[in-house]
Amino acid sequence: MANIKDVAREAGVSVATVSRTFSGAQFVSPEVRERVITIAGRLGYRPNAVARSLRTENTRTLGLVIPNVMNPFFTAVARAVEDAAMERGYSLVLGNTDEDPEKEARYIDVLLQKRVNGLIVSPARATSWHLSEVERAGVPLLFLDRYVRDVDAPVVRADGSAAVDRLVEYLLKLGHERLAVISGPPETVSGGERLGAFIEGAALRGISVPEERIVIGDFRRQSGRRAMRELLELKEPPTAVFVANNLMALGALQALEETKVRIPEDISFASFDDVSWFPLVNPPVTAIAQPVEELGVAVARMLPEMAEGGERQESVVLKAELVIRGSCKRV
Amino acid sequence: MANIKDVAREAGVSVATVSRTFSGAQFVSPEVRERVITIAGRLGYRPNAVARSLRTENTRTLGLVIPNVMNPFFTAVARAVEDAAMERGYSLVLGNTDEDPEKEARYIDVLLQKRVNGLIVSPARATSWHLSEVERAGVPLLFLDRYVRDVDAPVVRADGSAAVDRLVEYLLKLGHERLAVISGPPETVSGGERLGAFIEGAALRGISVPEERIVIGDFRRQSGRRAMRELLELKEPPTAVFVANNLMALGALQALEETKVRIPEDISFASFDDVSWFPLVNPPVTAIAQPVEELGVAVARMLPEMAEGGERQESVVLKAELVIRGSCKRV
DNA sequence: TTCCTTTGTGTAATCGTTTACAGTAGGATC
DNA sequence: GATCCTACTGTAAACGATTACACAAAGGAA
Repeated sequence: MANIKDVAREAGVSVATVSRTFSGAQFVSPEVRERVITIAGRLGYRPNAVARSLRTENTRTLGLVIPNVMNPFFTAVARAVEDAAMERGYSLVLGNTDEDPEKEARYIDVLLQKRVNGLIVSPARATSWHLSEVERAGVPLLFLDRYVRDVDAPVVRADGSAAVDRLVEYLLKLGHERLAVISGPPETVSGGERLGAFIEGAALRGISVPEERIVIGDFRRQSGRRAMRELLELKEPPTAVFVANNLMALGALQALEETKVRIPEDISFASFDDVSWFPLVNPPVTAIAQPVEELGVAVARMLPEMAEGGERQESVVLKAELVIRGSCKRV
Repeated sequence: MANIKDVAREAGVSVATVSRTFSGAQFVSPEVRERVITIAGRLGYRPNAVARSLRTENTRTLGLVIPNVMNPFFTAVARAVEDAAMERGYSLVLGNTDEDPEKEARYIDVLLQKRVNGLIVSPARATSWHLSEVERAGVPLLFLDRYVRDVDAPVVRADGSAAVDRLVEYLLKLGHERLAVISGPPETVSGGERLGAFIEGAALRGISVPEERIVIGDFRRQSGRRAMRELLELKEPPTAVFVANNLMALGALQALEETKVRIPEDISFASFDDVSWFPLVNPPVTAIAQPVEELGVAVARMLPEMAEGGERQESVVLKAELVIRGSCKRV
């Protein structure tokens, strides 16, 4: 591809003039500008962003490291972040960790090597060495949904505890006593928080959730399905089950469908994360909705600010909300 | 952040030696190598990929330009492509065009400036100037799902015509005569193909689809909802409706839910694109399934090959398949 | 006329790597 | 003892832009 020298030679000017023509801001006479632009067009010249980045120490690139885009929650934030990035002239490079700290570390390393201007991470574990590396490298960091305790960076997330507590209250009011939970990995912030809030909420009201009715999944579909089957095979199966995210909820619903267990007649069902199709299934699924849009907007607002080295951003913690539909019934 | 010179100075060697230590391949004595690595670790040195890319003319980056990640079809391919990219040491930068040729052009321009090693595009229109630019720039290009006629690049897609034809056959066999279609933009390859196959399939069997029962949407949710409402308000509403993608299907289902029109009693319903939750709604939705996985695998296989400048890849055209569930009924 | 300012342009250093080329030291070979 | 490898290491020139600095021309002010 043609480079700045080719254009300069062809147009009979210096490379400086060509550079100025394209980076704007500086004085270039209209005639020269015109000529440079036509020549550039003819040669198919396109400024080399790599060289530009090297010189200006600015890649205009952001990194987004999440467990999995296939999770509708992360799909939505990925979309929101990408929009915001594009709008301010940044590109977004994406990484799926599958909750694997190793993979997460690899992505972060690559992104640091690529000298991204900022990093948005939803870490797999509550402690993590490679995220301190980001701090050390001085790259702006933003935690999304989850965070790492010993790293000092702003967090954008929704607090689910209150909503989970309200859900427990609701289930108990409906007369349920045999509660079950399909949890995500307790070592993740969101996994631990949801499980903790559920168990404590129940305990607080005099109901204990025995170990065999706490199944730990990995936030992915298949684990939800397995977990639900496991619960159904108990000698004393639960009368109500809470699933800790949308992907596992999908799996659990499939298991229920396959085993012909009816909701809510045979079992009451509720999920963390609301998704677009929950109102459409039969019965419509009661769920805890995270303010996905608002989270995306918050990230969008903070990120460029950080990338441009503005002042330290404050964390944003929004509230998740219980949306009652038809999947829970009085026992 | 520390650079190669800092490490070289601190370790008492030349930059060449440091470079060789990190890029492997070359001879570096074990003691020196060891020393360089510890020093680098101490200084938090991380090779600058920008500089490396400039020198080697290789960014190890791929661009993926799609209409919208929120469309489950594209979410799945994005995931598959990202996996394949990561596995071979490439990063993926993502762009959502919202079916807007302007936005598409902007993304492509940025990605070319960034000197990506390859580009996967699902173009908004069947003709497009900026995609010829990619060709001219000599950047490996792969079309996904849709393509541009006058640009010579391999395509990975599923042909839906046969499946749509089978759907029409099925609907007519059930006795439907008042067919309707909620189509995507006919100027996209997939939009045109699905609409065309539907109308021709009906015509071939002696049924015509009048203009008022052909509503053109934009492949997005809201347009599906609007379109369905429009169809329901006809003096002669359809007895069966075919929606041309999953997002519009979601919208249409919402409209049906809101207006309390029952499926399949009041109207038969079928959609292009199968999604994970279609089996779970009431009744389970009859749909045409694209082999998403296989498409992803095909892209994954071809892409690195292209990026590394291997031989020209052949197009891959798979078949979509009609999955009959419970949303269509005999009139 | 002289001097200053404004506008436009060029020269060359720089960003952080890779890599061709050259050189050195030590051991093996003749 | 001369010669030739082999294994390592260093020097310096790229890669393609940006930008500080210098300078020239033109116009206005004194």
